[in-house]
Amino acid sequence: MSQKKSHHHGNLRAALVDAGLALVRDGGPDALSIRKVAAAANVSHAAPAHHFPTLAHLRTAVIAEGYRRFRAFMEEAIAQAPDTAHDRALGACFGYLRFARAYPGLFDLMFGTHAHDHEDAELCAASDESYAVLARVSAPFAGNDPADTELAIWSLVHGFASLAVGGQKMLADQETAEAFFTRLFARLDLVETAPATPRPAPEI
Amino acid sequence: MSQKKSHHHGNLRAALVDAGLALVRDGGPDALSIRKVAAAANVSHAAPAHHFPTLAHLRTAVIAEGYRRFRAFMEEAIAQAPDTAHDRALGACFGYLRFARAYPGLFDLMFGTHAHDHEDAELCAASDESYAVLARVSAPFAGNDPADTELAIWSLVHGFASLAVGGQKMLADQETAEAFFTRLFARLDLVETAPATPRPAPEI
DNA sequence: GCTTAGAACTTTACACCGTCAAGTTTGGCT
DNA sequence: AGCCAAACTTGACGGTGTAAAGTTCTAAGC
Repeated sequence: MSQKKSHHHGNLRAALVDAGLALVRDGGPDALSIRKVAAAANVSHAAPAHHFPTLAHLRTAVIAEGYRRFRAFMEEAIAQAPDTAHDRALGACFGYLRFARAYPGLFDLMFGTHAHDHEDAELCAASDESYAVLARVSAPFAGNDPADTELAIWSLVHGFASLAVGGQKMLADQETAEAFFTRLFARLDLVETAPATPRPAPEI
Repeated sequence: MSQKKSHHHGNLRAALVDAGLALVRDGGPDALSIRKVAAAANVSHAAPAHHFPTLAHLRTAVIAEGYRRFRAFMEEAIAQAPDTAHDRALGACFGYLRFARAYPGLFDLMFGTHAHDHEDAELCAASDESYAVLARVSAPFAGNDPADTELAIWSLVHGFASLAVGGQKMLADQETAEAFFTRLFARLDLVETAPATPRPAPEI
């Protein structure tokens, strides 16, 4: 059925994306090249063209996989956190930062301006699911404008992560970063609204 | 003296940097190429080598000029703001955002991971001066930890700007963005310490 | 079971890129 | 005047994305 097996190679597409992730991890976004992923998968330099007509398409697939791992990092950090709204939001930030630290090149590829297909269905699905995690953990803090709180947390953690990846001094280690966010969350007036009826019961 | 005039061209270095800024403005960081800036300056493809041994050196010079304009944007916005500590800090953020919106490609080049010389003296001077602006406007808010306040404001505005440049929806127009920051600054508990003696009076 | 259509892949080719290695021109200093 | 070194040109090499054409194999239809 969905065996996806190629004639000669046997599921080349996934191999190319895997090789792409390795290249980006080792050499940053600009190290991602069609010819190199082809070489890594032991196929000719033009073989990827059938799966990814253009470099932008390959980037898109790598970025989509990046968002999946990104989401996994956040979910895992949330799961590790104490079960309070405050700690879960903080946990999402921790996961965000850990991902940026674990995959700096991929992080830059995902959020930089390297040309890719923003409308790609697979990418949109993956990035929407990532953003939904942030929206979910900031939902309890609808004290002021919920969109404001969401955007504030997102900007804060994304800015910090970007500066850290960009090699700015100060952000030192992950431990220091998490301590900073803990202090900052204590400082923000995250007024926690009653869970707004934990959900109006979808009724069907 | 410091005429810098070249034999044939007459100050090629500046022309190459200018052409580089135009390329980045039009086509993003990856559009910056040695051969294209050479063509734009009507010199051979190897002419830039004497001024910029490598693409990374050209990038470094373009980025340094970017920081100078970046700082100018912030200074101008601060000058336009009412003369209160709160409004000046907010003004710096406005300038930050206006720069990112005015030069999205340059912004990404400056803060992305494209290889360049982080130790370059000219670049370090320009970026230090930019960071000093943020440090200056956040200095009055030493309510908690001064470094924390500085880093929080920096992360917040940088994250928002990065997301906006990255094409994320929502950040719509500059007006909406500035309104968001105005609300957010009102929400933060920016406790303003006594100006710590408005400056110990440099004496002299 | 054979044939055949088309997908998957290879080969070849082209334009562009960064960079190196030589030449050539030119301006300024002795 | 003569020379030298800086500024620039020319040419070449390997690497890149991508288009076009050729080859091989799979799977479906009869």
